[in-house]
Amino acid sequence: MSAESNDLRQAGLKVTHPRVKIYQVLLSATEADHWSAEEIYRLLVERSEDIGLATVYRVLTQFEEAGLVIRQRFENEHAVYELATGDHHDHLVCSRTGQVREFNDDKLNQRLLEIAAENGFEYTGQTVHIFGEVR
Amino acid sequence: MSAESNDLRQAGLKVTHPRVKIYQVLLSATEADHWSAEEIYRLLVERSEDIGLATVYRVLTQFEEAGLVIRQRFENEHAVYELATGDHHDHLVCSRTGQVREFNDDKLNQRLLEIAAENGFEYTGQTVHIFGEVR
DNA sequence: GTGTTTGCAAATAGTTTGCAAGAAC
DNA sequence: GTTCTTGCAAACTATTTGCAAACAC
Repeated sequence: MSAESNDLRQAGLKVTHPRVKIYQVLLSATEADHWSAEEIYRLLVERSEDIGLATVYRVLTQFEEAGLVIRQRFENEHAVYELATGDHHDHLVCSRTGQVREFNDDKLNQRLLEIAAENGFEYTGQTVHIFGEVR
Repeated sequence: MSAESNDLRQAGLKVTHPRVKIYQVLLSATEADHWSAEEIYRLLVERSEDIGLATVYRVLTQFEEAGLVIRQRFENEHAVYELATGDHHDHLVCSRTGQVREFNDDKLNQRLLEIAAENGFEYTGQTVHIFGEVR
């Protein structure tokens, strides 16, 4: 049994053709790739996969609920999806090119925890987007 | 001439009834209020103002372009608008109630600048959302 | 008076849903 | 064989746009 099938099954999802293919697309993404449902759909079409757009949305939602992927929303844009690697990270986004870079900074995370505490919030999560232009 | 009219004119916008009314609604918002176009529209209807939803969207977009307001996007939701006060701030959002609290932390801002620099990005802006539950 | 703005209805973009046919186990 | 999943088309939500009438200056 393939590793992908195993991952799906472990997430409590029946192993179907669309799910495996969509999971493979996500596995093939690099740090700079943050694909929308539409883009994933187009990648599948390019690979001659006969999977409907609605299914892509449904599967991505199931993946998110199962904790396999994380849905991000940069600025105005539509949602983009990336595999949940287990370790948290935030994003640097180039305002000019849209290029994305991931980072994870302990000092930053620590300060965010403190800010939450100072304001009487029990921390549950964070979204940090730094905008800039690649030099 | 009212202060509101002045603000609009200074922003390069002709003073019209819908613009003044929408601006007044925004002025009446507290730190915890982050209203969507739809909500602003409903507030206007409650005040017996006969202003169309499309106009609310158009005016808010003009306000944003003029630097009068800032458009935010929390999580999945629609866009919300707040007056640009000049000083930057970030947001704490209660995952349970949706309640919003603003903050501005120098240490945090400093660290974000450093992270941008470390990654070869010329800093242009930031969006920080801390999620938590109000204790 | 002239150019800008508005209201309405229709269009659009992204996403979700109902349902009958098809796949997984 | 039964239950879950998929594809398609239609529905939906948030937002934008075309256009003729109304307004600001």
